[in-house]
Amino acid sequence: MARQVSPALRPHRVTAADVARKAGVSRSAVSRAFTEGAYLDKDKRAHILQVAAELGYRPNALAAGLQGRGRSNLVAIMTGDLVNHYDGEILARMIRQLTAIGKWSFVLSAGGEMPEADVTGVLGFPLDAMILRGGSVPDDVVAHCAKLKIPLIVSGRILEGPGIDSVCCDNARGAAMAVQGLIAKGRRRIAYLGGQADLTSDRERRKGFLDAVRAAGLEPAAQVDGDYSFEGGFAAARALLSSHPEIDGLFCANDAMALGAQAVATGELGRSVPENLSIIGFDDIAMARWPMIALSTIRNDMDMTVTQIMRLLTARLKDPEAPSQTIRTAPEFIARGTH
Amino acid sequence: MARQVSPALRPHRVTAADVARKAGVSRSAVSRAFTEGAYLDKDKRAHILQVAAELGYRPNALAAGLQGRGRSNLVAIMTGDLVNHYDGEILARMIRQLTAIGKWSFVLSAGGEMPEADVTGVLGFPLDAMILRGGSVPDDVVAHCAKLKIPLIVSGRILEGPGIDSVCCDNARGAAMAVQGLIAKGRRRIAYLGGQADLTSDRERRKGFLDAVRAAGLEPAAQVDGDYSFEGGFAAARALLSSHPEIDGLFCANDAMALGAQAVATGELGRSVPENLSIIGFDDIAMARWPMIALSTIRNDMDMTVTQIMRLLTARLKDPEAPSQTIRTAPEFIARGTH
DNA sequence: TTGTATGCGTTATCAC
DNA sequence: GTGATAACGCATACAA
Repeated sequence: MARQVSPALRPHRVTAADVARKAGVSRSAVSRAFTEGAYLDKDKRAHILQVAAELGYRPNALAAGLQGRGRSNLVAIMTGDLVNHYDGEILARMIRQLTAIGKWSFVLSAGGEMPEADVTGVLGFPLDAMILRGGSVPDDVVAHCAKLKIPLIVSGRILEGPGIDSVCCDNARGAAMAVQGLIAKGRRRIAYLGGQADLTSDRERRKGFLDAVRAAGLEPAAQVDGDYSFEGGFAAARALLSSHPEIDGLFCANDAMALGAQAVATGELGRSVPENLSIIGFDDIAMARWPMIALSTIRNDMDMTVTQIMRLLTARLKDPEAPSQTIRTAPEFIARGTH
Repeated sequence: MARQVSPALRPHRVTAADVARKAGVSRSAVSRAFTEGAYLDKDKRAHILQVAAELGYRPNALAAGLQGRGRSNLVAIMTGDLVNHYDGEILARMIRQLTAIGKWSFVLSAGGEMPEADVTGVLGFPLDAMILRGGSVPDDVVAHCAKLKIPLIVSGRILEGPGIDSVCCDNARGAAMAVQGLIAKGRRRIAYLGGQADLTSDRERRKGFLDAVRAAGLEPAAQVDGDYSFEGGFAAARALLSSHPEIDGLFCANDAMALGAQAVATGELGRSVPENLSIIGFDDIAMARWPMIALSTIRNDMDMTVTQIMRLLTARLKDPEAPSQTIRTAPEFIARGTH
């Protein structure tokens, strides 16, 4: 009577032992064959690699990573929902850079707040580092990482703490540039269309805006919150421009909202941009360059950001005890057709 | 004389043994405390979890995954460079769905062709499955996965082979819809602005276009290749409309190119859309809905695609030997303002 | 209910 | 150069 065998949940994976058996060598030899610069007869190595290829063997990264020494080469990236171009493009670049230095990227994405369970779950892996990209993340992340001594690289906001490095655009300066751009065009009734008020990026851009407006001897015409989305910018701008038709200059906390504002202003509200309303965004997403859009904006340079993230990461891995670093990347005013 | 200790590359991570020692229990008890439904005294478990929390312990996922039974819960996603909205949004949704069913996503991204080394590298992990999203991927991937018995879910193209499931929009039908939409508006000199000619999606859309045009008793006015990017569509449309000014209808293989075409047509070339030139895209990216864009397009439904990917994935995990499935998702004509 | 012993697949150390 | 052997950290079958 045949015994009922429970189905193999995970199909058997060829192991070093299998290769060793078939190649007539020891397991260690197989291991060495895959280790750069290990002592092993040249022909023997060739033979082993040959057999391994036939069998479709490759070292199990899980088992290799379990080894005490060395690093796991695992990095977790927590990012938003990628509805805006900026996050998506920057994510792809980061992943490519990480891959280039031999790191594997676990990516977590959340619409709103990142679920705590996901965070603690991925921390089950012995990560080399964790990267936080914008958005809102539970505060516990910091505590968790600190306890596990997992380096934290934050981008899009500044976080304080041992083992935490940040890279963030100089938001206040960028906002000031936008205000100056508007004023240079003769705008005097200038409003701020913000993102979620609880995000650092919004707070800094708002403050930069207010300071610059007042430094110019003006008062802000209005301030309103959005959510960094096109739709949010659309709705917020409709409300804002309807109740304050005198506004002639609008600084938006990111490009997506600026486009939403432009859409509702030139469409429904019958304003013309830039003739009687100037709009300036923030980020300089790819779309902002498109001729039919031609959005004047503050560039939050992606390449620079990713470069700095990688620099901080490698430095931190080299010396886990080094003091925290905070990098402010320089914003740049990009004058196009909407101001 | 103090012996020079080499710096711990990876900081010591708290293990189950550490917790057991401090809690005064056995290692197995600790393990059980973290295993749902394992026999363990309620108070004892509480105590262990308490101590674990103090120490910041959590089971090492690497070691847990090494366990023979069960699955690794690791999934690799290979995707493009995320310069177009569509890939980014779909990626984020996939990741969230995967996280929801307890899978971790390794994400690989490539500008052009995915480097072979990256593919083989990530296959070092005992993946539950691998997901291919559009773009071009070395043929070896299929062979590698087959050899390792790693299920392959392909989206955006159809791939044949045991253990490979595909979900792809019915591109030909979508293209036909676009052609019919153009003809319904009285367009007769209709051209095709394609993507990379070596991609399945382009081939199918092109064929659907040609068949539909001829079925209507017409001949295609022209065909040209782009690269699925805004800039590519811009350049290709400029060449196309300059050499064939008689064209009055343009079907573009994706939305990004359609927007590029629209930009150059209404800008540089002085055409007006849709008055004397109709443009229809493919995908229905978020931007297509924006009032100032209002792109007529063929919806390649993202939610449906992700849903089907997840369905195929779970089915394949349940029965690795099941016959391959190919799902064709239904395209939908979205009439807006450019045709 | 609990502790002991074993195996997961690898790399590194150690003798030979 | 090469093969045995000990970790790595965990889950679990088995014995108590």
